[in-house]
This record gives sequence, C-alpha cells and structure tokens, in this order.
Amino acid sequence: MNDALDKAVRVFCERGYHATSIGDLTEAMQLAQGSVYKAFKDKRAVFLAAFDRNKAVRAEKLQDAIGAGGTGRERIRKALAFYAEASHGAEGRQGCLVVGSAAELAIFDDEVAQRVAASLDRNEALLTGLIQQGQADGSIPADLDSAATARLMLCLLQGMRVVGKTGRSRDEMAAVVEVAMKALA
Amino acid sequence: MNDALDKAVRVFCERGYHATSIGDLTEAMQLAQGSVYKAFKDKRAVFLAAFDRNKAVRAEKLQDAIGAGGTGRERIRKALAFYAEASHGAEGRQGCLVVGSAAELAIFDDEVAQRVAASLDRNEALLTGLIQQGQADGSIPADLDSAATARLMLCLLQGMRVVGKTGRSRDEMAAVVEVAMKALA
DNA sequence: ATTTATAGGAAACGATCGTTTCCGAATCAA
DNA sequence: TTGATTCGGAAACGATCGTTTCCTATAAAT
Repeated sequence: MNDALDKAVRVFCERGYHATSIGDLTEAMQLAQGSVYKAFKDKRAVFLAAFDRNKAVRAEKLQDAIGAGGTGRERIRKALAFYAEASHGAEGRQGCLVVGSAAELAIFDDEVAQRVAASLDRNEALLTGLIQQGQADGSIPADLDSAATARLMLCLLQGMRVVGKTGRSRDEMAAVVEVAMKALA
Repeated sequence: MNDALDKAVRVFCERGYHATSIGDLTEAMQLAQGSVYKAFKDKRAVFLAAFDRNKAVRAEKLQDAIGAGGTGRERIRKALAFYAEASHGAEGRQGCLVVGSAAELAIFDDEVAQRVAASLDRNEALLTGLIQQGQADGSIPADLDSAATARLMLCLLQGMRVVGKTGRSRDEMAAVVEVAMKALA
C-alpha cells in the first residue's frame, strides 16, 4: 500500500489535486478503480493518505541526510543541501506536495491547510533545533535570533522547491546553500 | 478590462487554475459568460491574460517600492520588505499567481511554464542588478557572488509567499528580511 | 425612426469527472 | 470439489465543467 501511495504522491506532485483524475491514480498506483474505492473513501482520502505518506518519507530522508553527528552548523548545511538536491533537474520539476497543496488547497480545505501548516511548523522547529544546537556547540553565534533565522531557512527551502520547478541545475542550487550559510554569521 | 482582469487574478490566486470555473470568473469579473467568450478564446486565454496583467501590476508596484534613489543595499531591503508585506495576513493567504502556476501548470503547459520562468528570471535579474549597484556604490562587498546571492533572494521571496499562505504575521516576515540582509555581508 | 452593432443572459451540447454498482475471476478454507 | 470471500475491471449514474449557440435588449449610427 505504501508503494501505491508513493506513486500517488508523484502524480499529485506533478499534476496537483484537481488535475489528477481517478484514472491517473489507478494507472500510477496500478490498482483497479474498485480497489481504490475499497481502500479509500474518495479521491480526497487518497490525497490525504498520500500527503501523510509523503510527509513521513521526506521526514525520514531528511533525518538521514542531516545525520546524528556533527555540529549544528554542519547539520544545517546538510539540511539545506538536501533541499537543494530535491530542487533541481527532474525531481525539481516534479515539485513538492506541500508547496502544491499550500497553493491549491490551503484556502478551501481546512484539513489540508492544517496539514500544510503542520508540515511547515515541523520543519521550522527542526531548523530551530539545529540552530540552537549550533549555538550550544559554538558553531553558531549565541546572539543570533534562532527563531527568525529558522524561519528564513524555512522560506528559503520552500522557495527553492518553487524555483526548482523551472528547471535549475544542481550547481545553481548548491551555490544558494553556500550563500545561505551567511545567515548563521 | 484591466479591472476585470485584476478580479480574475484574485480568483486564480485563491483557487488555482483548475478549481476556478467559468462561473467563478464571470461572478468575480462581473461579466456575462457571453462577454467573456467574446473577449477571450477560452478559459486558458483568460488565465494567460490575467497572468500577464498580474505580472505588469506587480512589477510596477515593486519598482515603486524599491524607488529610484538610495544605495543598492537599501533598495534590496525594500524589495525584500515588499514581498514580506505581500506574504502575511489576508494578502499572504490569497497567494501568488506565479507560485501557483509553477506548482499547478508548469509541467503540462509549456506556455505557462515559459511565462513562469520568465517572471522568475526577470526578478532574478532585477535582484542581480540591485546587488551590482550596491557593489558599485560600496554598500555591498565587491567580492560577493552577485548571481548566487540574487538567486538566494529569489528563492527566499518565492518561499515567503508559500509560507505566507499558512497565515504568518507581518512581524514574522519582517524579521526574515532582517536576517536575509546578512547574505549581503 | 429605422437599422446596425454590441452586450447580457439563458439554454443546450458534448465531454469528463467522481462515484457507485455489478459481475466475473481468482484465491483460499473446509 | 465445493463454497465463501476478495479483488479486478467494466458499465452506468448524476453532476459539473468548458464551450457554443441563440435570442433579447440596449445603444449607436444613419
């Protein structure tokens, strides 16, 4: 089922919610229409499940990317690099489900809006934690505003995914990461 | 007609392309269906016209915001503040047509993709110009990578519009701007 | 005043969508 | 082998969408 949801995630990323038909989903998930409606109440339920699945997968990959060791500064760089990697080439063009959901559904679907906000808040909190770790281990100045800096990083990450939809190169995005590290001065 | 297109822009921002019906457009634009189809070939043509109209309006407001005088550094700050202002409260929730188009249409509509890329490129070039002006007037270090820094600013601006959809306060966004200025050190 | 052009608005079209229902095939238990 | 249960897939539903057409009313022009 998770495999099928991963396929659904890709379709929803590429086409958005309203432009993906049930046929698109069944084709991508390799399930019959009957099976889809047996497993999910309706299209929206598939979307919400795909959203949650995507959130879990991306969160795990992000945790793997930033690792357990290293200074807070190094781990911040790895987090930025992780998003840079997802914001170029084919994966960049595929887009981000959180960004797409924020743009398409956040106004008219409270439940989706809540999940989008929760995803962003979670990322913001993770960034804040990394910054505070850096301030504790001395790799980031103690007088830095950790909350505002984490918020800047959050905006930057989401923006990279937007800009990445227009087809940028890995080097372009990697250069952005290097400049962004100045915010930790 | 520009008034009507401005209304169309708002609807497309809030609902996205696929979720806005012709009825939504006629209601917002205060035009009869017949009039819409007399002025535009189809819904997509309305969208493209609205996109262009939005681009012109926002570009003019941005130019007004950054002004003609001041150092490059000051004008960069004004540009960032202009986007911060658009990324909080009700206007923030309304969203950005460029971001929405990038997420929803950039993959399956080459013409829209081209316009989205052009909008981003234009903003990136404008930021690059402001940075280079700052390097010329001494308000920004000469050894700074103007291209990469402008790209970072572009990602940040688009990201602010994404995060702004979840309802942030003016102060939160203003604080991001202050931190972002560190990238010009 | 008559004609012409224009905009508004209703109606109807084909198409597509999400959803439900139904039936045949396959799997597994007894 | 028989029976029950699950799953795939086709068909059909009502609804909605984008689009076209047609008719009326208003205003401009002769």
